[in-house]
Amino acid sequence: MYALVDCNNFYASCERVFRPDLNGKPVVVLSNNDGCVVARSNEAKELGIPMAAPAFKYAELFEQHKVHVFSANFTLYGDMSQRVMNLLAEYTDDFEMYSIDEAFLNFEGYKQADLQALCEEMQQKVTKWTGIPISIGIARTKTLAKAANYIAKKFAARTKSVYTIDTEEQRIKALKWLKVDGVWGIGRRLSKRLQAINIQTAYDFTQLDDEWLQKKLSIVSVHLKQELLGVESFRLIRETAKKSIATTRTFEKNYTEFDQVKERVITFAASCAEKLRRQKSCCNAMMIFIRTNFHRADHEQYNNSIVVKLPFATNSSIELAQFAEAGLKKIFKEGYKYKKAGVVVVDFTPQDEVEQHLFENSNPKHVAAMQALDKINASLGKNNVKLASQDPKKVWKMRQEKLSPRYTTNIDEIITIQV
DNA sequence: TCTGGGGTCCTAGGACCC
DNA sequence: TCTGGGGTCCTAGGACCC
Repeated sequence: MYALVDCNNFYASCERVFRPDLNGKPVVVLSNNDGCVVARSNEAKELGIPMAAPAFKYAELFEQHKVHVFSANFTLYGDMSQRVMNLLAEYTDDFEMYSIDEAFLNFEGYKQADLQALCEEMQQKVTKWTGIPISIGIARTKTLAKAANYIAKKFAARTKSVYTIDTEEQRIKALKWLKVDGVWGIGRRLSKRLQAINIQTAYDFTQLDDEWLQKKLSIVSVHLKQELLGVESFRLIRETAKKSIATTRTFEKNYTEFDQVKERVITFAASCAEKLRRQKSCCNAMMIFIRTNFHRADHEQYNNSIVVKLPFATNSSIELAQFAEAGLKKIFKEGYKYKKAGVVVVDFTPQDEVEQHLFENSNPKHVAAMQALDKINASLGKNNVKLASQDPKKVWKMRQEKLSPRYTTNIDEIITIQV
């Protein structure tokens, strides 16, 4: 049996842990640049604030209903996530951290009643010890566990946030209740197509013919159907090295000069290089993209990207910055107002398996330089040492007007309590 | 004025090989 | 008049997830 543990309204809940005065009040968390809503407390959801709502369009509503607004504080959320995951890991070794706020746990050989009881205990313990409320869905497959979790959350009062789909009766009841677009793996496009042929519920979906699914949709939908029938098709994915790494940002204002965009792109490349070194990979190619603000009809639009094949695999910030700059030169055009750019590195080789080429290779001196750079930044704080071509005057500033303290990771920002 | 960021997997079609 | 068959690899784009 699988248990899917999901933190409720995770980012909003993280903010509340250190602001208990906000319990019962509407809370939203914004994306980078305070752009749009990425997390909402139940009270905020009830006010009709949709996911991904642009913050500026809802400013009035926030004011009117005294919604507490936070800028994204990923340092805090990452640390809180670690605390939750550490507790979950005490229950089983067979464990997949699916996202920052979700994990699949594999429990073998439990009786159903025992597992339900164990998960109820886990639910209470995590909520009490970390302050983050969680919901748990239990079932034979990951997809059914997702559905069970949805039910646990939707009917929290009745389920006490833990729900098991075990018997055939429960499975069919759940699937007949679950709308097809609520199935894990069926998104907007697919559900539209399915609804057009009168497939409304997850149960309807399981009645479709395998051959038809494979031919008209894809092999994934065949697996999905199996999963909903209770036949395991998706296994736990143990922690693996990433296959692509990206750093992309929307700018706080429009950039028109090559040098401004260049500084950003070099910084993104250096950030990708750092992430590569953390997982001990080198990349063989990188993609650079730039674009204007597509929301603005009155702007001349331009977006372009380029894939740069590297002459050798590397994770040196210096080399990746050079390749990124060369790539940018090929796609940058004067006369546009740039609003967003990004660097994505792909095609990895483990760093200790990089082949030596005859003529051109990564500069071996960079290995020690990068080790030193990472070590200094780890002990003295991010970006203490950076490339000279990276924002030496600190021009770049992300908008974060409502940033909460880093309560758990910075001693100067630790919570103080008045007795 | 203002609209996020980071991933995975699958498929179709083209290029290329013998 | 008539123009094969089978395979691999790569890439772009789409769809999905949080």
